[in-house]
Amino acid sequence: MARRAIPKSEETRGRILAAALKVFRERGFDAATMREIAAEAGVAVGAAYYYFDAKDALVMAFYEQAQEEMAPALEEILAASKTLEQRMRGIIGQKLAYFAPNRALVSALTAHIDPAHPLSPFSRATAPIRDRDLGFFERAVVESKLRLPAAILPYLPRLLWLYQMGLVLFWVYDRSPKQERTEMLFDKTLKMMLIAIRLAELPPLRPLFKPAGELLKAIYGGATC
Amino acid sequence: MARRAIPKSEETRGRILAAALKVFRERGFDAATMREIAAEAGVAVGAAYYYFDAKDALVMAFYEQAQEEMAPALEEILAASKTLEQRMRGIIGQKLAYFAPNRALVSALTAHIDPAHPLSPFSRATAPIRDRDLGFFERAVVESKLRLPAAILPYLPRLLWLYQMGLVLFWVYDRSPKQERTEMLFDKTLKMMLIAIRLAELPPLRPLFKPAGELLKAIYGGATC
DNA sequence: TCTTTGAGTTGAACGTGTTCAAAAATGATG
DNA sequence: CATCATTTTTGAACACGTTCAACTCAAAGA
Repeated sequence: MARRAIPKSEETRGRILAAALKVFRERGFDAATMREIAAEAGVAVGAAYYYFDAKDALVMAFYEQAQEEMAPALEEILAASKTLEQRMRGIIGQKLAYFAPNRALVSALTAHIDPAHPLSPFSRATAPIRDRDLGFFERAVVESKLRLPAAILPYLPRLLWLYQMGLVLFWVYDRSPKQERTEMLFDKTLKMMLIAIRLAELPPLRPLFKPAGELLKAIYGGATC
Repeated sequence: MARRAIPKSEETRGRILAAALKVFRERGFDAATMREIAAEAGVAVGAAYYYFDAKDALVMAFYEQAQEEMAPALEEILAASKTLEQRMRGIIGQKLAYFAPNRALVSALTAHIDPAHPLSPFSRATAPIRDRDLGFFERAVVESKLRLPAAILPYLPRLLWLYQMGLVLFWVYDRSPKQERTEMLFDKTLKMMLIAIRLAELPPLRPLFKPAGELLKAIYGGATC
């Protein structure tokens, strides 16, 4: 953990992070060595551990940096679009585009589903990033005029966030050329989701959405997920 | 890799596996040490690696053993029940009951989603187990008389299997007392799924299930997932 | 100017999973 | 029984992530 924001120290930290990302991109996360990263940064192994708690923390720093750098673009997307479809396409499209050159890194990030693992998107350590990201989906929902059963609407942002996670997961391991399978999955599931939302208030679907609401309430009562 | 099925050698292998499972249960997968496992089995570290390719392979062996041991019970469940609901409850209930004393081990198994990782439920290494397991869901579907759009029906077993995986994943990390949250999730989502299947042929739902069929066809065309 | 402080840095050392050359045990063949 | 080939077993050695006692050195205080 960095202590103070002294320029000199901050510069070293930055150099180590940059070196790490470079080596990660070249070798992949697992094959990358802390010794090699330190060497690349012109520093001893110990120094890397002075600034970052562990190898994982380097990926985490990348995640935070990504979050930070993507924020303006996401703001712009929210401002420039009106419908939920446009916004979902914009947000998720932006993520995938940004992450594209670093798929190997994102893979290290999504490799852990265990909420107890610090790197997990569901962990307590990633809660700030998650919450901030959730904010975008909240705004995407609230500022669109959607008709949806009142029991479900409050959970929609979290469901959309979860949908995004699933999609990114698929994308990370998608080996089709240019990840076209992900693109198709995205396109079709998004359309289906929007149709489902439009149909949600139809009377014959009530037996489906009533238990859904109860379930969401029970699951999201006060949990980390 | 074990070469031949000579009793003597097989006995050593069994002793190592048993020792491993014991230590895993006591310490958890990560904290367990290959040296400790070997010691527990009264054997040198190298011997463990003679019979098992890696630490992971020990969990894999447990997985295979579980599959083998659960088969008769699953057969019985299929024979004793008629409706899809009964069968799903039976199959998944049986799995959770069997795995309950070994949650830490299952956790090591579900910890990797990367299809390239040998331990992943989606990997090539686990394909035989997966296919065999899929068979139960296939029979559960085929032998139940279900009305479902023809474009979707063929994929239902795989979807149910995926549903099972998700549920087990939730269960593994469910820290509520007696995993009651999982139980609730199971109960509600299963009911919702059955309602959805019943509603699937309603005309207003056609715009939803038509793209769903196309999507499934495209995704499951010839992939490992 | 000299002393003290503590952030920054070092690299040897630890415990880990895994490898592998060599030794031992086993079994087949003469 | 003796000889050889094969299977099984051993444990030192390797590379890894991580720790930590010791060191540097610029700045603050005397």
